Amino acid sequence: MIKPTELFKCLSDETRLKTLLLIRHEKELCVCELTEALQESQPKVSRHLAQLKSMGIVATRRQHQWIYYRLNQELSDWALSVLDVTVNAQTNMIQPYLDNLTAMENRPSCCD
Amino acid sequence: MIKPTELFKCLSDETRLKTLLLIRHEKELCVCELTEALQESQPKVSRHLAQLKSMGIVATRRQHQWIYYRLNQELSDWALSVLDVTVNAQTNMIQPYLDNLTAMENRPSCCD
DNA sequence: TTCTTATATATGATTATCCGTATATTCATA
DNA sequence: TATGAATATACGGATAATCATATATAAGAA
Repeated sequence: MIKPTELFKCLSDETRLKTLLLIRHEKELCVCELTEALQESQPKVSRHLAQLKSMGIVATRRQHQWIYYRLNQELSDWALSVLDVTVNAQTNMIQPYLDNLTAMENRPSCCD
Repeated sequence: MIKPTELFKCLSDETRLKTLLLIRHEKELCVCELTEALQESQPKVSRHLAQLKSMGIVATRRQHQWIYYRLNQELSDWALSVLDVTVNAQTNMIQPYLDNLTAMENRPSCCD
């Protein structure tokens, strides 16, 4: 089980926090969707995702050439609570990034 | 109001997290009590407390030669929720440090 | 004033974190 | 098998975090 300080370290970076809140909201997102939503470089997004995965916070599945990231099912309740409390207090924090997602052209469909 | 990533960075260090959980549990603690409870050097404890204070997470009052630290009254609800969720999930995490407090000799009384 | 105790801060060294850039890998398709 | 798109990783540099040690400050007691 992840240590509190390890989870908090993951949440202490803007890119990783936004990523997690977006994934929690959208259930599942691939790297190119996150890259577009956050308007960040692909290697930067990918590096942070790898870190979240290595900590057991997210899990992946491959669908064709896309890798979809979701919250790890085995994530402890208290870690989920921390995410929930945060997103509830900052409801409009991720809105601009959701807007970027909506406006994204050629967005891959998760059920291809 | 403190930004989520700023709060999480404060919580991502073992010394600061333990300090906050102890303060939340005991309402108020001075530096020498925390030094004894955590078994850490005085400058180390003091430095982390200064950081927590500069972020508006804790506040202080002087009582004779002791400086007592408590949670800042104006700390936002979501920040308190994060602390609560964490301490509830890790109930026995701070127990050894509370034991150190109980065993402390010449412990200052907060109402002198 | 001098001494002691509690606390804060400055300094320098070590380590960790984060990023941009370049490159590798993997899969699908022609 | 060659090409392109999506993703991952390696490398080097810049910045930030943390610590131990030494020293400064502030209050109370002698």
